[in-house]
Amino acid sequence: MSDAPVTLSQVAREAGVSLATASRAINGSATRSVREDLRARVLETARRLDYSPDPSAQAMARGRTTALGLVVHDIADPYFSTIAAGVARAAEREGLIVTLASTEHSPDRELAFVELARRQRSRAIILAGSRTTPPDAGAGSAPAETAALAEGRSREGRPRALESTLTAFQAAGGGVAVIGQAVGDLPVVEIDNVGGADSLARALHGIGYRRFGVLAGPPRLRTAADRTSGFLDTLAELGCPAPDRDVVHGAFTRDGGYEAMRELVSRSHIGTASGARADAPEVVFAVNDVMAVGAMAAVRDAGLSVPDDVAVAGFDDIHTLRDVTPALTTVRVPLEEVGEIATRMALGVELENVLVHTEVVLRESTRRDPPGRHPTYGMRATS
Amino acid sequence: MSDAPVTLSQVAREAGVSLATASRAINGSATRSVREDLRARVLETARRLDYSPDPSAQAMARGRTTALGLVVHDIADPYFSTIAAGVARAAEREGLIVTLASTEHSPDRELAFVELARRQRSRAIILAGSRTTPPDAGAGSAPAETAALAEGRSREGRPRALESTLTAFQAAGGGVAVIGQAVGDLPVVEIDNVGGADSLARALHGIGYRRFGVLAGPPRLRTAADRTSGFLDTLAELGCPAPDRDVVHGAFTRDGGYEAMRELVSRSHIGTASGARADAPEVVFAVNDVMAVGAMAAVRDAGLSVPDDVAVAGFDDIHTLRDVTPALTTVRVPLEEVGEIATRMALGVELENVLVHTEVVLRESTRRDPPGRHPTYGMRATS
DNA sequence: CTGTTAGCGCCTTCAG
DNA sequence: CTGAAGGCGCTAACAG
Repeated sequence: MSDAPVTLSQVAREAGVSLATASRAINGSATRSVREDLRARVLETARRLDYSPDPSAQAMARGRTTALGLVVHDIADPYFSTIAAGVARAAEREGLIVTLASTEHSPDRELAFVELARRQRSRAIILAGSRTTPPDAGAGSAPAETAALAEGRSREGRPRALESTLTAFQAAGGGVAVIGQAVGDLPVVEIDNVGGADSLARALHGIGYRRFGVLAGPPRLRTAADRTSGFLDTLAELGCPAPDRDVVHGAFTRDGGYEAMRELVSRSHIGTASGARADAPEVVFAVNDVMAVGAMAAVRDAGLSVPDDVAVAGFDDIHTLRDVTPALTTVRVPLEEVGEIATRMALGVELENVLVHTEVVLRESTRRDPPGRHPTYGMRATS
Repeated sequence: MSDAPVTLSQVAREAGVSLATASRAINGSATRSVREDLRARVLETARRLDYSPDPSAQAMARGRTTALGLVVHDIADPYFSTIAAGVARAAEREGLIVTLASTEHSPDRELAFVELARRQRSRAIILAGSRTTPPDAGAGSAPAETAALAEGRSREGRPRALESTLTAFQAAGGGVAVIGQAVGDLPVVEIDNVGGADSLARALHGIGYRRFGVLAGPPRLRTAADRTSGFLDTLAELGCPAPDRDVVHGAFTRDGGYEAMRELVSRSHIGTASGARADAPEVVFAVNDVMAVGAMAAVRDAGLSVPDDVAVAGFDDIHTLRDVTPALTTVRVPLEEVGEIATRMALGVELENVLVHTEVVLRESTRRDPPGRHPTYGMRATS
């Protein structure tokens, strides 16, 4: 029953042609042309023998694989899995195999995977997931350098190491695309985090909110920082700056949102019947949907209600989180499409950098008017 | 700036040893032993040159890759992405690269990916996602056969084709693990869907529910069918059989849950103030969390409330869906762990088939008592 | 247009 | 214990 895979030379022999001819027949060679009848014969016996080429062998001979590397922070996070779905679809269309790396938020691992992809001569590599700013953006820190050496890693700062590895990969003919925000001059599918947050602030202000809080995520995570600053800047511009007290940082996860909200609730005495402060936030912006869901849980656990005691808004519009109750106001990012675009870009199909626009979606979690029957609430407001 | 990857022979030359010695030094050969000083020298220059082996070349020489194939129905579905996270973690620990295939529910594509993995001599392959029963489990259908041929695919029925391809892969030395339910005699990480559904039925019955409905998913999907029948059988045993009318099928997705619930609501006049039927279901079991969330949205859109008008329960305990409001009663499946186990099993670390137990988690979506303050509600009931 | 011949980078018998 | 040589499956110059 066991059968060693059929090789090209077997096909060639069986078809009565040379190896080269068989190869040319099966995949049109650059300098193509094989007599029609021969080609047909080869193809036929290939099918009959159930032949299919060995990717490793092809990779060796051609000097490049058929693999597309996708590196994400955490594949279990719906943000990334949605992007991955887009990448998988586009990759299949291009006949590429996607190799997945879930770094679990470790920059070291991220770098290692990129190096692996490079070494493996992947056709292209897509980096999803926000960059982080270095802990000390200060002077050429000698201590950090020795630490890096001790770890046996690059002599440069991590971010630069990543960038230069990627650049080297690109120089060697590999395709690259980064998702989120730019890394050096590499091709990027940029997500308009600042613009989306700005629109959200305006939309919320537009429906009457005046006192805002923010669950800002990790301070050094670019995506989180951009969304936060976009929101805060607009708020200031609108004349409703959020006090520092009401901007709390936390992990970019459900639990992070939960904890941050808990902190905010106690800190600002939101809705506490006995001691609600007159200046407590009316609405809280969590910088991603997953955090927002955690935040809503915290509100509920505090015996309060969304949106009556505090409204909550998120960012991303994760499909599967779309209809939590109350339905979450958020900023829609077409994640699956982002994955597809990034793939095409990394493959050189798409040439120019793309800025993906986002769209505010107002739902019940930020409803202002007193609870009641508003079955038609939930229309979109374009940003 | 561009630098062609360093090869082993460069390292060897630089270190002043032969290629063979370098190879043996870097990866302890079977018949090992390299003089200590030489080995050190090789290792040192390898590090200095930033050498790392070319996976394709190794694959060719050794006859097997370092790749682990993971095929799922839809990577954007949290069920699969959670499993994928477990697989990714375990794979990294084993030094394997995971290649991801998202079949978008197409059995053809699934088969194609398995064949690719086999051809590529992947080290192992993990098949996640429920099998479907063939449309016609009847006699050796000639028409189906010609259709298959016309499609250029296997001569056997799809399911059998999959199984035999997998078996062949295994016979050729590849590791295999299937997640969900058994496929032939292949290693399997079986999920106790029937037992979980049974426990859920008992738990709901235990807190007083007597009239049940089921959003059953696609009839031919094994996982859905098992959960449905496990639930229904126990209900019958408990003396509260669910009428056929209250078992509605639909897609295994959020939208499927939404539509199915909408159908059920109108069909059974659940909670319709004017015409609620006395025998309308009090609680509805959606065979997975994603459907359950859709179902809750449908209930809400019908102007009804969960759990007051109808209670809703799901299955899986997707982390990110855990705290929708009201919090979802469900059956917990340790998905990430499942992914890890499957990986170890496919790699031959784990030897015996595993039956993964599930656990009922009662939360607010099936709370019976009148709404009020029950902040401590939500404890687990072990199954 | 087709066949022959080198390798691609690495592992692995075989001698030495 | 180490070095030389062959080959994995396929492609890409070269001849013919």
